[in-house]
Amino acid sequence: MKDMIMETGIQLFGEKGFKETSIQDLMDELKVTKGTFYYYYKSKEELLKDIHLQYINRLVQHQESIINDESLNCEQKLYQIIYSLIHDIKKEGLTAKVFFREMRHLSDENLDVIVSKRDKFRLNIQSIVEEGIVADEFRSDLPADIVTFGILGIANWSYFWFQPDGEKTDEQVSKIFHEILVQGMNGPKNS
Amino acid sequence: MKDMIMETGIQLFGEKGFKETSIQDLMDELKVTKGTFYYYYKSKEELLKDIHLQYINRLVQHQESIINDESLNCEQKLYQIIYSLIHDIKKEGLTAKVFFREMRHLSDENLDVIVSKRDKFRLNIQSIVEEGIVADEFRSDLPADIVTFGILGIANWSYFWFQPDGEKTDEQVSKIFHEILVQGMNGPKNS
Amino acid sequence: MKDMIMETGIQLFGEKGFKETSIQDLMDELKVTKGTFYYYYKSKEELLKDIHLQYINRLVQHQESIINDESLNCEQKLYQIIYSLIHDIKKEGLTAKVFFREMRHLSDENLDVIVSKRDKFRLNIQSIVEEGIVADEFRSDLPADIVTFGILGIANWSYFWFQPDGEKTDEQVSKIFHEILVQGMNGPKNS
Amino acid sequence: MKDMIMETGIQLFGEKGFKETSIQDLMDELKVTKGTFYYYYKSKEELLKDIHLQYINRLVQHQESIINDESLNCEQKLYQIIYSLIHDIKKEGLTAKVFFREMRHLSDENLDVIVSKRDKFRLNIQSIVEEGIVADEFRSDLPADIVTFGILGIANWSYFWFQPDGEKTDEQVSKIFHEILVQGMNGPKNS
DNA sequence: AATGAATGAGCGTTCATTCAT
DNA sequence: CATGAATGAACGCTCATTCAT
Repeated sequence: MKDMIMETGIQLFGEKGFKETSIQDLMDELKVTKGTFYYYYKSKEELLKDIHLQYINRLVQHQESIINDESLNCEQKLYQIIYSLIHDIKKEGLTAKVFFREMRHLSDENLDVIVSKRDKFRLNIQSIVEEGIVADEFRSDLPADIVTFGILGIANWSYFWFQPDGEKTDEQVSKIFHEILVQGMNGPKNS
Repeated sequence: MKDMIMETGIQLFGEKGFKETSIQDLMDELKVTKGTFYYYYKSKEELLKDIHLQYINRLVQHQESIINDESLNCEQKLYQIIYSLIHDIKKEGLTAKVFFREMRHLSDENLDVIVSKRDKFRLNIQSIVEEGIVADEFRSDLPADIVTFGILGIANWSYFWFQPDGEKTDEQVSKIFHEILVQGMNGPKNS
Repeated sequence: MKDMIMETGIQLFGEKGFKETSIQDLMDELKVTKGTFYYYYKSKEELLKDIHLQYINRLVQHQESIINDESLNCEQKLYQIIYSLIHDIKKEGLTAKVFFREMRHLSDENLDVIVSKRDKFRLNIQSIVEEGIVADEFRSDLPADIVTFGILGIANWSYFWFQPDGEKTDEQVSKIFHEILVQGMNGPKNS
Repeated sequence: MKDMIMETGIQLFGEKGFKETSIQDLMDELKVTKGTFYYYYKSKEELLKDIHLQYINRLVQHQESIINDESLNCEQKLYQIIYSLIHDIKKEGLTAKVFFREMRHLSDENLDVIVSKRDKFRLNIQSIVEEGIVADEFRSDLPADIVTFGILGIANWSYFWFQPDGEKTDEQVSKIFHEILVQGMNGPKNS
């Protein structure tokens, strides 16, 4: 039941927003009464926190499995990360929407935890960029931090437009973005 | 007074969110009473609509002045558009936040108007990309629509992290993104 | 309206208790809707605080007018104070009930103010007792603080049993208690 | 277990109040689950009733052992009763708090039983006063019923201020009150 | 043009109680 | 004996909106 509440929470928070979804809405969906919610969660915010945590944890975990794969060079790691982000939209699109949009409803205490994990995710990408520069895979005149924000922008923005059932597949889109980015960053040191 | 309400609306909706800001909050800021609001606006949503309209109108208008500037080639137009988006954060950052985040609180009727203008803005960029391909400035193997989403992603995502008072200026950031994108898209037809 | 809410609050809090009275109960009595309450008070506790403050302020004020009356000796002042407490039951009985019983629902902040005024009221009586001892009106072997608690006990307890419409009048009861106390405390120094 | 629930009930009802204490609070204290409560008590009110009954029964029982002690005269009996009330605060203070404060949460049915025992306790004191008048120990111009309320007021009020660990012992306080009362009521018939 | 009073619907949360296991 | 799950009614409070003045 706790899992079902969370699933429904992702669904409704994703579709309508956190504030716009009442506990009643949630429990109507599950055909149980409002009181039941409070048997499993001590507040609405706690549910939101759990959704955030589950999402970012899975994301970072998958990311680190990519980073630690020594058979991949930087450029390939970048592709894997972009692909994983866009691929997830199919089954995690709503969670991501909640993640990007509803973060402000977390209390400072909960926010700290989430933000530090989100930062970690970003800095992991930045590390790949930096390694790529050192390895002469990427141009060295581009600041790794700004570039990383660009990569995240391209990938994350997909959540606002990418249709898993649309004309292009997740693989195709990832490949296009990856190509632009890699070709855009390609080049010798001090070029 | 109507303008002051709108200004305050942008401020508070941007900082705290649409749902999280009450009419009372708005009018407290202006030191008048709640009733006054309804003299100028027929509902809270109308204020939100006006904020959206003002923002997207100014954006499209500026964009078209760039597009119609015949002294610029496609690549240069792209730079101008990216720069204008990032530059705006300084004085329009909150409006943009409202624009991206609070769209869902508009009724279908109002939403249609906004969405169609937002689409126009995107299609204008897409046209530049297509022109660039025809003019051999950009590779022709990249689908213009997806590329455009990438460009928008890179630029719009700045609203979530760019600090106007930070280490890098808007010009520097725009240039970095522009360079990546242009070099990434560079190349002959049928490459 | 604010006054009417307070009156009703005293009535219902006195009859049923603070926790047992809902805002709805209050407003049903006044034939207006619940929202109205929050136009005048920012919380249920604020109403309780106002009731407490009004009561203790009036009490202390009246007490001081008795204390400052130089035509009375200590014993007479004591009578006046006992009489004023018991006499008030007629029109202030419910407020007193609220005062004695519902204090614990005040937040620490509000409680501090009330408690310090309540203490002042008690210490004022204690001063009268002490003056009486110095003036040889009362025995000096009785500790003034404990005696004062006894006086307060006798008088305040009336709120739990005294019926203004009963067999004995407020004057008669006050006189009985006064006689017992004065005769009980009478005597020379070091007796 | 039933006894432990009652003990905890006295503790928490006394500290926080009946309404303010949830069954959950109670059972948390005992490290068992909420359902257990309903195995031993049929409702929250039943627990309250049991607390009341136990208290008043013990009180009356002790009182009658004092009354039936033929070695004591009226004045001495009065002392014993006052002392027993104040002495009890040490180990029964919380129960007394519950008794005086939470009576209103009993249903009429339960209330009747309690009230009639409480009245019996009071009338027993009144009988002592009356006997004392007949025996010329006390003045006959004072109405026994009102005097009794005064005695109860002095003694019961202690529950609001007396600190068992404070400056004065229960014996000292009882003696002071007893002295005042006895000297206050002393005197020949028709005085 | 602005105020002040009132409305009414909804929300997050609490909690005594029930009951199958 | 005890648990865990669920219920349902109530409560304090918020807030967009209306409207007479």
